[in-house]
Amino acid sequence: MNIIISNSSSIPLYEQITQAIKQAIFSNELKEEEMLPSVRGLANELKISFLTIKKAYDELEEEGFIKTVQGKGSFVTPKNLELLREEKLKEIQGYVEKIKDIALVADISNEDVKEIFKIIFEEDK
Amino acid sequence: MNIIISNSSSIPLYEQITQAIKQAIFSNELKEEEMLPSVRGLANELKISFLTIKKAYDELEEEGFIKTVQGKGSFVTPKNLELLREEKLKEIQGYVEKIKDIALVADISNEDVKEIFKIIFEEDK
DNA sequence: TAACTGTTATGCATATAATATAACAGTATA
DNA sequence: TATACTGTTATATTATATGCATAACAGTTA
Repeated sequence: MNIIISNSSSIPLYEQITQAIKQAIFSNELKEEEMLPSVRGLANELKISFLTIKKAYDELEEEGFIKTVQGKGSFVTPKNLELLREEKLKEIQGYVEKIKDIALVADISNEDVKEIFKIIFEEDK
Repeated sequence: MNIIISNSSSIPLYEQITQAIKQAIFSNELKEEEMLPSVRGLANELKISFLTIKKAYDELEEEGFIKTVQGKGSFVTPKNLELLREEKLKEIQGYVEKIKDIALVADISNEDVKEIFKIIFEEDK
């Protein structure tokens, strides 16, 4: 596990950790059923509180990426391609929402936004 | 001025207010040189603290949207709306390119992206 | 049993957000 | 000039989110 976190980032530490671990799962650096670093182990490695690691792991479990068993550890959920896809769809959704906000505030019409989509998605066809 | 704010939103009240006022400026509901509601007036109307309104106005002034004069009030800065619009269009373009990259990696079809776009842009019609 | 796992509870520190209250300062006008 | 509007500033309080430290507890495995 190679996780880099930044204390000065506006993104909370536990969010940075969940993101890094998701990425490791996507890239198969963390394989199916593989055990994640222990909460205390990773906390020591990153020199932060284990409670912050726990919070990150709780979030990952909530979202179905890992499964935690008391006394044993946390393990990557058998890979669910649909789950990964959903994650990416949510990411895209976030960006579309940002676009919507910008368009709303700047009084840019849906037609104009649609036009930008069309140009970018078809430019290398 | 017709501003709707939500106390349960994760977006801070003062941000909701700056956004609403920017929108009013872009849509020309608030015209150049026009006076904004007084901090106390708007605070009473929205039933929140005038300090929250002040914070929003300070932010708007920082970004150049309005100009505040003690004793007189806050006024919409004369500006080049077309220039601002162009900036916002570029911002949107950047996000669309990010979306394209994600969709490519996650094997998400253009149709699916179009569907997300449709849902988000039409959800409150 | 020992040495790992994770869990829970408490308290502390800090930052942001939002509020209430009060006093102060500039502007316009009756 | 008095007053009623504008905005400004200072202080204190409350709530929430984030992150940490410590300690005790509980399950698993060798």
